[in-house]
Parts: sequence; C-alpha cells; structure tokens
Amino acid sequence: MADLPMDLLKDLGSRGLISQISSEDEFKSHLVSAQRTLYSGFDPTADSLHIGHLVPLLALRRFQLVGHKPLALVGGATGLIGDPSFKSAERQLNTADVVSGWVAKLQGQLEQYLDFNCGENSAVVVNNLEWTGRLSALEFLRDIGKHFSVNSMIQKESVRQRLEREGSGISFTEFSYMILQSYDFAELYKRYGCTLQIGGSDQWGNITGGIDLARRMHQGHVYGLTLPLVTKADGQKFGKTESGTIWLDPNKTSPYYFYQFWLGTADADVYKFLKYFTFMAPEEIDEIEQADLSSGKRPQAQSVLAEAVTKLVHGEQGLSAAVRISSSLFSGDLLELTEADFDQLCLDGLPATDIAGTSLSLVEALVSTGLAMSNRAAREFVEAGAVYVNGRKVENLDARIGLEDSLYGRYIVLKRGKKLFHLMRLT
RNA sequence: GGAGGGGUUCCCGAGUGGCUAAAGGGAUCAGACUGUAAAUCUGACGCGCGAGCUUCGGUGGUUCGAAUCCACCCCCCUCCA
Repeated sequence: MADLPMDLLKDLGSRGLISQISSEDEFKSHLVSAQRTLYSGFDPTADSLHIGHLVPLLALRRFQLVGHKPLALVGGATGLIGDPSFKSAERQLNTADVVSGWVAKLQGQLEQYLDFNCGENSAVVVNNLEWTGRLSALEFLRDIGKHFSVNSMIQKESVRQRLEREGSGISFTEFSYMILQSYDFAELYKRYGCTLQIGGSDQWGNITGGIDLARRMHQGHVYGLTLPLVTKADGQKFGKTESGTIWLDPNKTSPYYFYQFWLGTADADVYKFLKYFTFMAPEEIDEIEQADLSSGKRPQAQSVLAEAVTKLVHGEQGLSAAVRISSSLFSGDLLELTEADFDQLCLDGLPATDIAGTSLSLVEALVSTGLAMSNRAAREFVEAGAVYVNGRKVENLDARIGLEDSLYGRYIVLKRGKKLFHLMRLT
C-alpha cells in the first residue's frame, strides 16, 4: 500500500473509479492544497454490508492512505426512510428497532476498513440519527426544506422513473430522502469541516443537493465525487448469485463462498474488478492482463483477485480456509483427505449438515442438504448425471447412501453440478 | 371524496368460462464443449414416483366446471376535487 501514488485523482482515474466530479478544476486544487475531510454514507438496509459497498468504502480508504480524513456515515436516520434513487418501487419501511440493530452491525464492519488510530486523519464513524433524530417537523420544514425547490427535486434523474412511469409512484417519505442526505452533508461540513462527499453514481442527485444546502445554510464550498456503479460485461447485476447477495459478514457468506465468487469472475470483468477492489497499482494490473493474454492458458487474474479481496475482507485466516477448501474440493482427491482435514473443512465454512440415521436415499439426502429444492428436482439432477457422492458420479435414482459410503465413518461429500458441494456428517 | 385503470407462477408479460400448471421473453439450474470463464447447443424450471394435488391480491358466491363471471374487502396507479 505504500506504493500508492501521491496523485490520488490520477490513480482513481486510471482505475476507472471516477464517474463525476463537481466543479472539477476547483476541486482538484482544493484537494491537493491541504488535508481534507470527506465522507460517504452507508444506509442500514440489511444486517450486513455487501460487496457493492466495498467500492465507496475502499475509496474512503484510498483517500485516507494519502492523508485525508474519512468519515464513514451510518444512516441510522436515512435508513428509516429509504433512498428512492433509481429504485423502481417504493420500499417497505423497517421498524426502528430493526434498523438500529443493523446500524450497530454496520458500524462494526465499517471499522474494519479504515484506520482509526493514525493521528490527524484518523477515521470517524458517525450516525446521522444523531442530528436528524431530534429535528422537529417544523425545523425540518422551515430551516431545511425552505432551501429546496420542488421544481428542481422532481427534475432529478434519480426519481424520474418513479415520477413518470405509469404504475409507479413515490411517497412523500421517500421523496424527502434527498433532503435528509443533503442535510447530512451540510451538518458534517459544520461539525467536521467535511468538504467532500463520495458515493456511487446513483448518489449524484443526493450529493449535489447537499452541495447546494451546505452553501445556503453555511456558505460552505463543498464538493462531490461519484464512483461508477459496478457493472458486469454480460449485463447482469453485480454481486448477486443464485443464492443471493454476497455479504461481507462471514456468517452470511462464508469466506469459502466469498472466495469462490471472485474466482468465478468473467474474463471480461476481472481486470476492471482488480482495479476497483484491490490496492494493487493499475500498472501492475495491466501487466497481469498482458501476461494472461500472451500465456494462452487460463488467466491468473481471477485467483489474484479472489485472494486479494478475500484477504481484505476475511483476513489471512479466512483466505487460507477458503483456499484450503477450494483446493480439496476442486483439485484434490477427496479420498486423500484426513479425518482432521474434514473437521477443518467444517470449521472453515464448507456447508455441512448433520444427518441422523445410518442410511437414506440419495434423493432425500439432496433435499435435506438443500442441494435440491424438491424431490423432483433431486431426481432430475441424478438423472442428468449432476450428482457425485465422494467424487463418484451416481446416476441411479434408487441409490441409498449410508455408513458404508462414508469416509472415516461419518463424512460424505455430496456434489451437485460443477461447483456446489455439501458435507454430510452422519450422527 | 369522485371517476377510471390495475394486482397472474422469481421478474416482465399473455391469458376474459372448459383444449390452462397457465403463451412468450428474461433470470435461474443441469448436461455437452471448456479454464470452477465467456459464447453456443440440449434439457429442466409449482408439488408429487405416479394416479393426481395445490396455484393466478383476499374472502365468499354463481356454475357440472373459474385466473377468467358476481359480491364484499385489501393494495397500487392516473386524473378530478
């Protein structure tokens, strides 16, 4: 990380991490002339951050690494309202209790990625409930709302769809979200001298709202920078798989699965993702790309990416666990694993289920381990030759598995399809 | 408050009394080919081994038979006030 270029904006630019910048030239000289304070907001919409949050979070870190002071804002207040930006439908409100529980979890996660003990530019985690929570309706309307023109608010691209599309709509609650986020920026300017907000490009409307408000309320001159939304070459949504979102919380997405997710990155995306999600120098990434192109073999970039991001999120231990499981399952011979290896795989996060009884049908096993949604589906998988027991393909619908199939008298590895493994423990 | 439009299987979206578990597309899954990639091809895609069963916002009706007709209710959208 020491080799991070001093010219931060140039680095961000060559990573493709800059989408929009307000008052660009002015901002550039602002940024290089002194240590600045910046922030990015994270709303509690679930009990964990997911990989989509990594881009702004790492961007905060990138700023910190060159000496700026990052504020990570948790939206204890805004999370109660719901950001309508580019959302096609109104969202269900969560209860205050639920949201405050999520706030606590997010705070813990945010702390992992920033340095809170580096003197002047130590990071700070803030919660907008602190200032928004005690705002009265009259204060909100008189002191803040007065600065906003509805005319300009309805022009925002981010709510256009909701306003114009037949069959859609937007509540006053969500429509007001922008005002709250704008107020955050103004307030952080006042409290911390924060002069920059970063966020995904979908946040541009909310950010510019804050820039205007900081000027109107405090005569502050502040800036906004947006990061690109992560897109995939095949047009699919980034960060979602068949089994759902890729979370940062190891209890929601195991390090093993997390590692596998990155390993499966398409060639068309992998170099871009290296630039987005790692601190490797762009030149170094370009070199990997060149090497992969000329090797004519399977590219290395995916493993580099998977290792870097898994290590960043789950640490050295999480990474080695993920690699250990992956190599036993995909390249090792299962029969060569020792009993201790199996115990370790369980601890490492290989999905496992305890099965009572000495013998059950393969179809039942597939369903009870969740490898198949229903008996019908399970049969289909077996008939299609998609099911392996301890590495051996089984196509017999009536097959039973039990003690005699187990390794060390209790372990059976089921595989469905090319990548999905599940460990059964007989009890 | 008034008038009109709408709620269909993961999503979009056909379907207005039986031929409809419900067209088509997307997503997803599996197989083949590969590199745990992409593209392509093949197949699956409510549940059930099966006879069959349970679905089309909810409840209750009409009918031999309803996603389709009727009543009431809930939710969404548009316009008017």
